Amino acid sequence: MSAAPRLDAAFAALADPTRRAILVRLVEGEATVGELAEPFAISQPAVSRHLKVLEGAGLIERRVDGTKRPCRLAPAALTELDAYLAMLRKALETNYQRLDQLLASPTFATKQKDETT
Amino acid sequence: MSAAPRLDAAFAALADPTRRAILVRLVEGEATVGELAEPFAISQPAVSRHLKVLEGAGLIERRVDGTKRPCRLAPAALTELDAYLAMLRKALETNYQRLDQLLASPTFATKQKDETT
DNA sequence: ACATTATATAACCGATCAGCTAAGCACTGA
DNA sequence: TCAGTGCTTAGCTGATCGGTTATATAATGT
Repeated sequence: MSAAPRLDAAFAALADPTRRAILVRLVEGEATVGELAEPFAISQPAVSRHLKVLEGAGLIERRVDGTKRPCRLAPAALTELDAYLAMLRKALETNYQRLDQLLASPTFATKQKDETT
Repeated sequence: MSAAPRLDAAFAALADPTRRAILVRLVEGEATVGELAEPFAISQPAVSRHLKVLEGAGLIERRVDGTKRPCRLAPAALTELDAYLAMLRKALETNYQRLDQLLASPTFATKQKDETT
């Protein structure tokens, strides 16, 4: 139906608190896998896989620097996420206005038995 | 760590394409469970549970109307989602500026080869 | 009261997920 | 060339997820 693998991956990636914490850390700037793993109670391989998920979702990018793989935030996924949420927000505003009109309408003020689409 | 159950639930809810399709349908306005289930190949109980997830995440609200439970978009979760993504976007811009400054800095310029070939 | 309609809940199943440990690269430096 | 460091990959496990069917609840219409 709605085949949007990027949105799927991005939202799924963001659903995990550890991954969100990693992103928050990256707000400060680039960091290596080891640096990212350090504050967490989980193993380094676990962090490595979280990073793979984030990269697959287009939320981070990685370079190669000797044996290190520094990570930084990536813009790729963010645009689509914003677009989707913007659509929902706009719909909410529109529907809210619609509700206001309905509540203000004389038809509603008199009686609200039947509901017409 | 970062205990943000609402964000967890909201992002997780949005990770499923069926649930996003349901939200897109709700952009048009209120709809009953049956109406929401109709376009999908999955069973009604499955849709019912998707709605429960969306409600739990604060992405939709439900009323009671006889035997029907009409659903509509809810604003609750959206604010937090926006806030989180806005933070990431801002960080991306900041880091990008930082990169620009680095590339423009004389320290960096001396290290680079001249590209006017 | 009873059948119908609208939805929710329960019990189950296969797939995916997040964690672990152990082992495997790959680059660095002596 | 060999030890060490940084990270990834491979297998295992228990938990959660999304789907199913069958059943329960609840309001409506006759």
